[in-house]
Amino acid sequence: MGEKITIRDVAKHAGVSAASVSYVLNGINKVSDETKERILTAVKELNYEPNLTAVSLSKQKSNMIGVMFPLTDGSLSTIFKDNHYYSEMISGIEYVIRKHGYDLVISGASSPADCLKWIRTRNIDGLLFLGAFPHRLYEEMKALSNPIVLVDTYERYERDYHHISVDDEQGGYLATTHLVNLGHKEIAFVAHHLVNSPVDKKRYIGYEKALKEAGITPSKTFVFEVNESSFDNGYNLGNKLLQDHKDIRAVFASSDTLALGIMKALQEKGKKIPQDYSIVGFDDITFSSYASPSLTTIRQDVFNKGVVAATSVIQAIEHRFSTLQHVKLSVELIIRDSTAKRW
Amino acid sequence: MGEKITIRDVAKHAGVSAASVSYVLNGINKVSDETKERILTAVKELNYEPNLTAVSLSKQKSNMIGVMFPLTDGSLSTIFKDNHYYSEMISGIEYVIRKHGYDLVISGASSPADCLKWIRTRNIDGLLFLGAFPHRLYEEMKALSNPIVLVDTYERYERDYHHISVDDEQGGYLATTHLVNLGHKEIAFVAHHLVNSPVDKKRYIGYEKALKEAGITPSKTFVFEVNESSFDNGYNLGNKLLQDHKDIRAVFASSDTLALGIMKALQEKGKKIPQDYSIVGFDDITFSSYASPSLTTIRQDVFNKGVVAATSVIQAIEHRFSTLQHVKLSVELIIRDSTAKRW
DNA sequence: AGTAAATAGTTAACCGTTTAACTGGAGAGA
DNA sequence: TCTCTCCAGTTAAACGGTTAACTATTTACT
Repeated sequence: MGEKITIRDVAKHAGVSAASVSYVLNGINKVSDETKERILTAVKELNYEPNLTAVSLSKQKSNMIGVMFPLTDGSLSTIFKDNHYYSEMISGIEYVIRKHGYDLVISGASSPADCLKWIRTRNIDGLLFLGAFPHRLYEEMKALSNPIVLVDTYERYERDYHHISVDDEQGGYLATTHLVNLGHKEIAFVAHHLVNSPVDKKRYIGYEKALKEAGITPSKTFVFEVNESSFDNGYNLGNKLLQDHKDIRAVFASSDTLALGIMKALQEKGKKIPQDYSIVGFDDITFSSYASPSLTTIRQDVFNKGVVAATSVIQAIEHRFSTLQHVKLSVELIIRDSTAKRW
Repeated sequence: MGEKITIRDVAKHAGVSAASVSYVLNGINKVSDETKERILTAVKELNYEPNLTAVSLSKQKSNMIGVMFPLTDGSLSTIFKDNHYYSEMISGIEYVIRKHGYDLVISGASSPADCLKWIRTRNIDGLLFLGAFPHRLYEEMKALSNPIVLVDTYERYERDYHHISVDDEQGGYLATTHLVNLGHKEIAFVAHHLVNSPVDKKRYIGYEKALKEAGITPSKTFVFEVNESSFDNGYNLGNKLLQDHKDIRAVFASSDTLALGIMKALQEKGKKIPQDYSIVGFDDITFSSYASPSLTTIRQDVFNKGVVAATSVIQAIEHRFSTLQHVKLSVELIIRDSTAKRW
């Protein structure tokens, strides 16, 4: 490799000034066609590649987009655990970002302060916040000038930022209505957290609405929270249902992961699904169609969610629009074998 | 927010030169205790944060570590699909990297040329290559001066680079021996690709070795390849086994995802597991313990794999050792309900 | 007392680009 | 002919840090 070659090497080789090289490379029309030709061949011959760090410093633009995850304990592991969700979203984000020549920097937010510091010092052009963060962070974020796109945030922040989500309320409504239509009345709702998880809250609202429409009074005794959306927690909750809530005959879980854990527990105790219990999940992870029985669920297109979010942030960076973007993607009820008419 | 404040603002405010501020902030002992005090309070008062882009340019070190994935089609989606594996590894990597003050930049390699260009222009300090890449890339990579750590690569490159893997051969051996000990003789091996996937090749060698040790002659008719490690491909292969290979009574699949897909297909056709078929997977993804029956598998600690890989690259960057690191982590046989004595 | 070495700081070049401001010459219009 | 504009470049100052080399004191040693 030898030494890194710089724009001045190219300039010398082409017999012009560094500025001219820069103009040509940035497509600024300030150089005659013949010198442009000379410069371009020099670039080729020397195999010149601009140093992006220097470009960042000079242009005050890093061409990097950051993705933040909320960290509860120290690592991303809890977030990714059992969860195709974030991986799929990152895939969508990365796809768009790379196509536009940006790089993707990912970081867990250990503390709001760290997070903001990171954004400032790295000169990150735009930000994607996936999920729900400490409230303090949102307030402090307002001081940032960089475009920020929130994915699945609290309702109260939706109007202050670009915001992408799916129609969680509609999802909750579809799932519950499906169960109601099958004749179920004792329908449990299982979620991560009704207050701290914005998506769960909206799904609950849809659940409640569907019940009311069917003339069923929602009861808090049918609502269950777990501290994290995982198989294990679903499994434990399934056992709890068997012990303490024998009246329940149907479950709408706020994630497929939870639903599958619940299903496992019920089956282990000899319950038949969908004969004894009907179960609906949310997300449509791949495994849901492979479980026994296959899981009825609300499908959301997470890859697309990532694509939309990334596109928004890039547009905001490049000022193609100045108004806030609020996108609510649709969801779809996928009926499989885990739900059936109440006996 | 107003204007970004620079090191010169701090210097002015503390009545010293920018150099002194820099020395203090970099822990270079060249400033008296009392001026150091003044400088530090100035930093506090002005809320100064060094611009990392400028630091990168000046120090010729970006404090960023890149993670590359092999892209087959245009997006990461195929890689992450059904696959807890990469997410978990990223979690481990991010955990270590953040602790050491580095940032994590992720990128799919669309082409070897793009990939190398990216590394050079971004001034990435160190690189993690996850999985198997086009051979050309490895050759060209040698021209890079940045430390590179390969995770799960082809055998032929192992000695030229830092390399982290698990003992895939031992895994294949343990899985197969387990089946042999249960009395099985007709044991299929199902993998992604024996040539293009280095891990599968090693797992196959372990499989072969176990058979030979048991006095069973390995037969190519018991070896099956699929073009991608997914539920769907496992499912399709399961059906194929039922049709064309009625002699087979046990399956060792090179990933849990494949194993679970195969299991689903067999069960759908009325086969009982483990009575009719014994099945062993590889990885121990969460779902494996929740499947019915729960899946016997070879566990590898992927988070730890990420931790070790990230630690290696950081050590290499910081020159704590100059010899190549070759780490082979151990695997463990987890016996569950998908395997039983041959009838 | 005289020299050497350590201390505490400053200056200015440098990292590799970008870009506003300048220059000198050619062509057009009055 | 004289100005005005346009063209095709160049120069040099940013961008925001780092750090080698220098200066001016003070301390230590012979």
